[in-house]
Amino acid sequence: MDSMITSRDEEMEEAAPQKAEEGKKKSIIVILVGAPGSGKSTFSEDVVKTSSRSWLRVCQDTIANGKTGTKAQCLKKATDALNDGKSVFIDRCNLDREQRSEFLKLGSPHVDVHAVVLDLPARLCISRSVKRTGHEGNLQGGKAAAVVNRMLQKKELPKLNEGFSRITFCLNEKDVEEAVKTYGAIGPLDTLPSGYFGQKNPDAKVQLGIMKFMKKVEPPNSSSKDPVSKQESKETNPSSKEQDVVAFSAQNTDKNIKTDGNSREHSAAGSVTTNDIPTLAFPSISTADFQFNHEKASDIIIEKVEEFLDKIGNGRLVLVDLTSGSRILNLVKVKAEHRNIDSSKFFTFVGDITQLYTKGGLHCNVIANAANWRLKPRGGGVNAAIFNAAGPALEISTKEAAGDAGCIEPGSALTVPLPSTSQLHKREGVTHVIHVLGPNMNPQRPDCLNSDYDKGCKILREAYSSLFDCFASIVRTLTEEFNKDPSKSVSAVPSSPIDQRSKREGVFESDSNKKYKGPKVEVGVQQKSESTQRLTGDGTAKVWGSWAQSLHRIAMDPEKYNKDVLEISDDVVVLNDLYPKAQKHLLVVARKDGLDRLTDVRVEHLPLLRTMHNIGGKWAMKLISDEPSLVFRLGYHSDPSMRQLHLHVVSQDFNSKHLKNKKHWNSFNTAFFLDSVDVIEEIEKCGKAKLNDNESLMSVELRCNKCRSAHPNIPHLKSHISRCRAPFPSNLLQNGRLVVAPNGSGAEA
DNA sequence: GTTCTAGAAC
DNA sequence: GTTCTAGAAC
Repeated sequence: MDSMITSRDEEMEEAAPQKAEEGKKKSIIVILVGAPGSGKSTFSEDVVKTSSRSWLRVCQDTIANGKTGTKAQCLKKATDALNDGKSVFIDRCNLDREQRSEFLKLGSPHVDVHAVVLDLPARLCISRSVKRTGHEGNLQGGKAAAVVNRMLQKKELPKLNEGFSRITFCLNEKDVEEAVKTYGAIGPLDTLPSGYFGQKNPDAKVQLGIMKFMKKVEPPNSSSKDPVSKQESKETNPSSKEQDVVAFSAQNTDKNIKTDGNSREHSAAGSVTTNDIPTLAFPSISTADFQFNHEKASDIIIEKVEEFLDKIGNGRLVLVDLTSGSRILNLVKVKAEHRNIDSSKFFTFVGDITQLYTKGGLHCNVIANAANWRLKPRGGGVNAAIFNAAGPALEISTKEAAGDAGCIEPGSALTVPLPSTSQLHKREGVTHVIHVLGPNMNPQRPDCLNSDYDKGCKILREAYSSLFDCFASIVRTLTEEFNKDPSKSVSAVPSSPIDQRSKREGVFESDSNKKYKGPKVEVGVQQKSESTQRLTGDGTAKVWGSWAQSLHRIAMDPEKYNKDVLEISDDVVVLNDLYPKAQKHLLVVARKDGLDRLTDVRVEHLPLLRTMHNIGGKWAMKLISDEPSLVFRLGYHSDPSMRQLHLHVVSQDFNSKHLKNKKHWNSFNTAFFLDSVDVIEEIEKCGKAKLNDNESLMSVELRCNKCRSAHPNIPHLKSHISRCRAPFPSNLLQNGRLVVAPNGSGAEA
């Protein structure tokens, strides 16, 4: 690592192609991203002209015998070409994630998926489109402006976590030229380094949406009187980072939106991604100055990464080295691919570990330092670079964290919170530095192991374990803080005024079931006047509209609805939710009259609740045995729409056309949804269930139930959850809140 | 609870 | 022009 500092600047730029592993030929699929007129066709043609590789350009505008074809045709042609060992350009706009997703699936250990983003000024694209006479897309004349503008509205810049191994941003024609050169120079056996190249902030466009949907929010008061403690807890919390974004955008909305990705000057903590994933960037330990064997070291890195990926929650690990020619980096990269390690959770990155955000567009809230045993800023390499970039604040925090000893043992690691005053924190968004000391194989340095690799490997393993343990602990803290109060980050919209409330009491209460409207005829003509007012357990009146009665009716007389119910016992009725909000969504309905909802439940109902839980769990297991990837949650709504206590047994994919709005999502994915295990525990302890404020919970922003990222609307959210591979957050993994397949694999999926 | 739809947002 | 939300009716 010591050589890292020398030629930093040129190394950050486009790197020359590097030879792939001997004899191993890798195809590349380049997904071009750009509006009409951005130059996608020209780009691919220029590369094809100069390249010694065999390329195929798949152009949707011409694929059907010279006419516009379909995405499916493009996919087919691309697949065939890749099978032939060719590399492929996908020449279509590919401006949103959805459009790209199918093509990303063509990636494999033998096929790298790259994106080249032709993000040229809209004006230029429009004028080219307008001027264009013989263009294949037949997009001419004045319409072009409207079309280009509309398409750019939908633009979602690609990100590595979609599955790309490399993304190149071109903001002007010079960038395009460079990219043509880079791609034109890749020979049949070459590969290009992974990571972001060119532009810096792939989240810019997404932010626009997020800012807009949050704009109701009042900017929090950012003038903290206690910069150390307050900033610290604020900025280590991924959710409250959003608050920073909100505050920032609320005050600078226009300016901020218009910078659209070019806001390199903005501080990382204030303007970067809103859905930051906890990320640890770490250098290879001991392989530079300490001269540890690279082959052995890369095996250990892979081994430890694999071991820890499950233990770091939704966090990511990134091995960083300064040069694209780094041997250790490439060894690890190849081995990671071989082992099929999830590339969204672990990848390699070429760049300066002290400038990953500002120069590489990669946001890492934690970085590791290949420290020396005294934890001093001296020496060269990563250690000096990090101390240098962080400023004196890191030295002070390090001293505090190290305590009296003031040094660390080989194989151990030490987490140091980085004060918000540090440049590295302000500029790069780094909140913690983890010092880690590896084994030394260099006779010139103290404590040399003299080639004793038995000992060396053991210590190196310990070093990575300690490092990843420290990171896991940071992720846990973040997750806990977030789970304690997810709404805190949200700039909660003020809860609704009284008039709205009363409206809901009367009318908004639901009845899910059209299907059950049939039987209603039997029940009587008095549909309209059927609404029931009852005193609930806590003495408040609850009016149940006529539409809210169907579960109650079924519970009272299940035989009548035989064809709709899955199971009837003395205590419960089990049925499929008529409007399932996920692939599988059952209801376990209590049959006891008078037990309308959770507020009515008391200690004497505990046996019934346990029965409901057990029967729900039994059905979940049955469904899992049919489809092991399903993961279930069992729970109650704080304030249900339907009369008669019912337990939801709902699979966590939320893949359903019936999930349509914010209320649907939030009623299953905020504290409005009370896990059955917790409800039982609470009643055992306190005699009744603790309910949560449903009104405000229904209006919190939409967050992924796995990685907790925020999304501006339901379609975006649904598109995200269909792809999100993050593990479930730790709070759900505890206490048996999730019902998963016996081997547990579902929860990871 | 869903459906319908106006109009806001993009 | 199309997408999306949210309020009203049921």
